[in-house]
Amino acid sequence: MARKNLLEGLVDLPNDPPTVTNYPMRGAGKSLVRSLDDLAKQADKFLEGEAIVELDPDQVDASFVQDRISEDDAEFDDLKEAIRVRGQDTPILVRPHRSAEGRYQVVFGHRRLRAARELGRKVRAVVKPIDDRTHVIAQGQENSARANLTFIERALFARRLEDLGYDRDVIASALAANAALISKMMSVTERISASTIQQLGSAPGVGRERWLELSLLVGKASNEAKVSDVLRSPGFGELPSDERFSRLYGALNKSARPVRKVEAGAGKATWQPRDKAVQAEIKNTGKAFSMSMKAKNAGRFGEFLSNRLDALYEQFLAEEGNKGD
Amino acid sequence: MARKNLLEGLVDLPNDPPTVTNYPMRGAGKSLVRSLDDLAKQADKFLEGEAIVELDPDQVDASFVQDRISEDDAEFDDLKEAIRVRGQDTPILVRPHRSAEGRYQVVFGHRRLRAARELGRKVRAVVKPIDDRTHVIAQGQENSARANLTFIERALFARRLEDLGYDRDVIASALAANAALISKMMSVTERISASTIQQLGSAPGVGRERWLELSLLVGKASNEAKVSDVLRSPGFGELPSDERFSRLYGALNKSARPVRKVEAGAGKATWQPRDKAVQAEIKNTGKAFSMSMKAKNAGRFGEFLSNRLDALYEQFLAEEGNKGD
DNA sequence: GCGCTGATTTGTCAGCTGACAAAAACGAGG
DNA sequence: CCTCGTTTTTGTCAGCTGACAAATCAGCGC
Repeated sequence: MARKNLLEGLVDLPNDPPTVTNYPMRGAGKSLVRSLDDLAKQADKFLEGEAIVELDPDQVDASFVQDRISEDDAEFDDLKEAIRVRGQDTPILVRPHRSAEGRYQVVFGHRRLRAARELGRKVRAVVKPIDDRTHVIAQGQENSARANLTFIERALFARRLEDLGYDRDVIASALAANAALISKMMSVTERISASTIQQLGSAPGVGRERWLELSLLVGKASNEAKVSDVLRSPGFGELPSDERFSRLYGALNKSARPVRKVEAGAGKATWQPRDKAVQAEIKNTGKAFSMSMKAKNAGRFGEFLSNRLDALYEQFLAEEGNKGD
Repeated sequence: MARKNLLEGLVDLPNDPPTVTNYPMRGAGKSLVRSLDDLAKQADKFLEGEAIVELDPDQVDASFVQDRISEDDAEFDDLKEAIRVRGQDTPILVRPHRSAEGRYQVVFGHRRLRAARELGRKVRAVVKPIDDRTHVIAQGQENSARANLTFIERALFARRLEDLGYDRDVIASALAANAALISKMMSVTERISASTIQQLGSAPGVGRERWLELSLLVGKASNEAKVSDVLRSPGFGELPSDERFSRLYGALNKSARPVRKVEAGAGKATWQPRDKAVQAEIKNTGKAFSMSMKAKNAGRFGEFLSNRLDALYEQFLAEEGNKGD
């Protein structure tokens, strides 16, 4: 369903609500922040009118869907300190555990739970029996609303939901995203394994387009060894996440570069005619040469080239002979 | 717009309305025939409540969009005979000619016009001033409704509308088809030129899937000569349309087979010059193309190719342009 | 500090295409 | 002639992806 439908029936909000992300945002973020604020209010509906209880944190398990790559410790420490000083304002949402009597499972509020556990306090919670589908939608929308998950964290969440068998409509609802965006997320997480993404980190400064580009590079079998090398290189894990992304991206782009003596510019040599109906990537190591083309006329132009290789080779030999060596 | 929207507000009809096609139909034709009958009624709305006049056929020009590949003479003779004996039941729809005073242009009813002309009689007509957009939608829907255009005739009609600059919504309306079907029609008529389709004929026994397959075969530059040979072979034009289609399809399918001897699976070909200083592997999926070369001269020949891509592409475009479409 | 420009992110539209379902024609066998 | 299986047509759904627009950040010049 379209996100606009999700927001149907909600009170109109004033323009310019406060930005709620903890990292710089670009793109059409204004409407994003606004609609995510709407989602937050919608998620809060789960809590409305429900009795709040205090639970022992040891009685509460995490959700069956992980939604975060790692904790931002500085931000978590701030949250913990605020709770220590002021107590816990907003309850978390939990549901009765499916199979463990007397235990609960977090729908949302994982960090507040962790903070309560570390502070040695009970956690204030609303207990609500909801099914798996409602659970993941609420969790996802709460996460989208609090708007501090990066593109790749959201993509991993989507991937986990698909691996758990949810259909695209549920996933789109859980992420407040349309089908096209979900599809792009699946492309990225199909080509880049979850473990590789984990090692790269949440990359707050990297958006969808660059993740898609990296996924095409990582997805090439010929780059597999290079990916492993970069991930295992000394000190890689200690770099900031964005820098790790850049290192890998640069390395894979660069692995075509020895060939790029002829051509300046980003990545392997490329070629494109004025009508842009062919996009070619060219690799030349001297001993081996490869060229791949895509876009509208790629197939027919390739066929055209294939049929003329004999003639072109004769011409090539003639020109080499004219160089007279 | 979806066809269902088109039919909104119309009276529900009984099941099993009479089949109206003049050739055997397969597939989901029941709903097709029913909805086309609805379209016929809708098209008749253009005629409702309008004064019928008698026009000299020599005052009436054809539509600016051709909708038929050729006339089925037997069927036309039947129509003409019926008009001769009983007169003309249903008026045709014309609009005042845009630029020629005192002349008219047919929206629909071309065959009835022709019959009247050949019988030396006036033609009964409704004259209605409508714009180009309404004109093509009415014409298209009338044609769809009378349901005697084959897939490829409808596809050509769609192609003509696109070439005339109408957007996809208008085209979908004119053909009572959804966007996906229009897109497939565009693919076929993009790859197979109108003149080639004309020579193959309306092919009443051939559906979308086979036309799509043929279009992929015809779209291969390597098959270009073969297409010309088959179209020019003695007696080809005298064959029934379906047989002409089969002949061309068989010839192209057969001519592709020798190439794939080398490699099973997704069409991978090889190439090697006489001096064997280059070994090339070529893969072409129609949408993407890749070629890799190794051996002694691979790098230098590859560089030679890379430096000539612009010129080769111009040559490729020129040759495609010479096909005349 | 401000304005401009380029780069990037995000949301979403539109087109392409594979695939599936329903219906019907055709051929073979009884 | 009837039944059954196969093949084909037609309608349409769903997913993929290119591309565009809006918004914002960063860098640079004044």
